[in-house]
Amino acid sequence: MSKQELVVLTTCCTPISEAALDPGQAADGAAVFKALADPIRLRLMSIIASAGDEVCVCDITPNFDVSGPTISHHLKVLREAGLVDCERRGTWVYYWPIPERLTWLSNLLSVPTPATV
Amino acid sequence: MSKQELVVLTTCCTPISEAALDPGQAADGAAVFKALADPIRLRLMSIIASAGDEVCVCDITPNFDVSGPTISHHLKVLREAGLVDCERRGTWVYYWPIPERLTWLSNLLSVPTPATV
DNA sequence: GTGCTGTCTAGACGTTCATCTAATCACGAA
DNA sequence: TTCGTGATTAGATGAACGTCTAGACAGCAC
Repeated sequence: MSKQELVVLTTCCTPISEAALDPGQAADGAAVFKALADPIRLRLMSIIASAGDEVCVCDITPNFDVSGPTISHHLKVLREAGLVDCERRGTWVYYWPIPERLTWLSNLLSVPTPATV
Repeated sequence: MSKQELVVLTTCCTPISEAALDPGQAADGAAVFKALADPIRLRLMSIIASAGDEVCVCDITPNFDVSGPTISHHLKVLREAGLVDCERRGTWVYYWPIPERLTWLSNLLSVPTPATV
């Protein structure tokens, strides 16, 4: 189950504020952003990422108003984007974040001059 | 033209690795990620963000294989997400990035422990 | 004024996506 | 083995999205 058909990230870590992306890089990056571009998926990601440990699907699902298969679908999208991974252990399936992926995105969006918000 | 119907960002800067988002925060964040979740838009954003200065639409369009109106549509999406702003100056329209927005996203995805990629 | 160029808006069309129900798979218990 | 529970997969449906063409608008030059 934990085999992932990862989006291949051919490059790494040059912020878009420093260099424009070529079409291939843009396609790779957009694919990962697309995985986070849904309110349910972004919240799923934040739940998994903010938990200090792995999280059981059975603990995730009750937090949402959509059906189980829908949650499962969204988790699959996050998995295929390389943002999380999972493992079945007995009856339950556990998910954990892949922090390198978040770091990669964070670097991609980082701005050299620390702008004031 | 530079009036923007911004996605309201009710909160700011708590990374998802530290705290789970509530549904409202997730909706706000997902809306901005959605703006970057298209290869053309991500590349547009990188072109505008990496240019040291504002960029003329006339210099942007030739880099893409889609029609002018399509580019215009994508720029509007970036504008409404608060990622860029623009101004007409004579015949031409110029775009520039809003770095605070990128910084906001970058912080949202940042991971406390610097993970090795 | 008229014409030309650059950009945006309007509307239509085909594709992709989020969601559901029903069915299937994986595992543990009796 | 059979049953029950947790999670995923399969297929269908309605909404949202990306793209196009045609038209409208803004500004410059003549």
